[in-house]
Amino acid sequence: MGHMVDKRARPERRGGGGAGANRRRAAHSMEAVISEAVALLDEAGDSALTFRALAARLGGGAASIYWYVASKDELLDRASDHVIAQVITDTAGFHGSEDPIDDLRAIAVTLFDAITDRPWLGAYFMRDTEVQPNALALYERLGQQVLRLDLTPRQSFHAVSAVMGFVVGIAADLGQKPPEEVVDGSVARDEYIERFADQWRALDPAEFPFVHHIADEFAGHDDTEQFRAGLDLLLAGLRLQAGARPGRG
Amino acid sequence: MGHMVDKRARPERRGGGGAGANRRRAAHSMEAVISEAVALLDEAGDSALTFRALAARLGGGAASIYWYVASKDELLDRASDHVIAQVITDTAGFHGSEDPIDDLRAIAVTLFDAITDRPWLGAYFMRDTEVQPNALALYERLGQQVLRLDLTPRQSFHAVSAVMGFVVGIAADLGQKPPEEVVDGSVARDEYIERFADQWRALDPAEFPFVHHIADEFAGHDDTEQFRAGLDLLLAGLRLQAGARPGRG
DNA sequence: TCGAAAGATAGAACACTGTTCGATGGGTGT
DNA sequence: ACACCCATCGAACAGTGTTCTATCTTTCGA
Repeated sequence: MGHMVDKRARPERRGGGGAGANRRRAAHSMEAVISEAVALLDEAGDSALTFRALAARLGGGAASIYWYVASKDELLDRASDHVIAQVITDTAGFHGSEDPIDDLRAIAVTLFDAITDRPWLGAYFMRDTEVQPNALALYERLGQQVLRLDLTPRQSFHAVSAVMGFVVGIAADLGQKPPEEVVDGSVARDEYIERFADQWRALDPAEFPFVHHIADEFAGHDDTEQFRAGLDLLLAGLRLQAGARPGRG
Repeated sequence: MGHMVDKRARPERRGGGGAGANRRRAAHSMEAVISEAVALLDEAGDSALTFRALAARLGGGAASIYWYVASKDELLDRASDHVIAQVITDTAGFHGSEDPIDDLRAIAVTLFDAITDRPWLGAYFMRDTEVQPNALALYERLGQQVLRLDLTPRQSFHAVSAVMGFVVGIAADLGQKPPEEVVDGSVARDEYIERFADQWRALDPAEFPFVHHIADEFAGHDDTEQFRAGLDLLLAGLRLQAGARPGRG
């Protein structure tokens, strides 16, 4: 529970000069630990974040990190919340437009962009709302727009869950690592996708008519557009539900 | 790539019906390896599948598994495809009803049930369509129903991707491990959820009006119902799109 | 029937991981 | 000056995926 004050939350070294270069011992801070963890994840991906690598980046020993964080899961939870904080500030103005669904869409798109930039986010986002207060705040932010629609509590609960689930589902799907030839840069992403499409076109047209039907679309598809199209379907259904409000005129 | 024939793929005796030569094969086989891997995952969860544990179950050494599988990723891909095969047979009859969207929903629900039973599936489903032919077949199966709607190729591509993404997104979300008190059975799932809801109700109502608004719904929610509600929103949007076909008509 | 080639298994070791423990440094207050 | 507690570190532990090499076992042609 959150009622215990944890002094570890604020060991930030007071700012000034930082002139003391002769430190034999390294001095960390919660902010530094999480920031460097996120940086490591962003630069080298999911598997690059190890306690030893992070410690090397911080200039210290691996065991020291355990003073700030109880486990790697908590480290990732906090890293996740750290970038969601940015989403919170980026979506601060997304409310009060004429159509609540427009706000809903704008928030969802911002979250989507954040996750596609950081594929590792999908797996840890909103895993623990105690350690991830910003994730909860984002949930609330979506919910407040749904609140402007005329829905029952159950319907609004389902609506927000659906939007959240859709975003992380699609984003996680897209975040799947291209098998190292795209990472190396030796093969462009377009060519990689094209090769994939060719593979599909080589299938038996009688057995896979649909795959053939959409192979060209797949070859030239844009991830963000694909996401937006699906989100619009979901939101169209939601608007339909909001319009057909039952009872009491 | 797929042009190399791998004999490991078929150590199964291929004699059709009838007189089986009673040639006792070795203890291992591709079928046994994958089946036991799935069993291990089902019984003890994600972290229980290790090469050593699997080898012990098969009655052999850990290194032997590498003759059938090149890496743990491939093992999980094959395990994933193994259970999707069941989904394929379970959804074999889900076509040709009057409304294609009804078929679409039935297939999606079957897939959802399979993933909720096996949370590990979400992370590996459709990761590699070469090693997961059944996943591709399921994609095709959904697509063939969308094909009955009057949509452009791009629209149908987006529709199937949206349904797939939504299913795995929600299922993966639900598959998050309850923190060991539910697993131990010491705390019932209802009580765990209720405790969660209480936590939400303790938040500042002014700052979290939506969370308060749906706390009761969350407390008594049913996962499957939650999924179906979101899916219905998506499908309602899809039907709307299919009804408003543009041009030349 | 024999022997060689291919199929299949296993033990030991390697590099690496998250995590724990005890010891020790260093700043702060008195 | 002293003690005190926060913070850091080195070393070790148990466990992981993976590889290498040696060894069984089956197959099959000469």
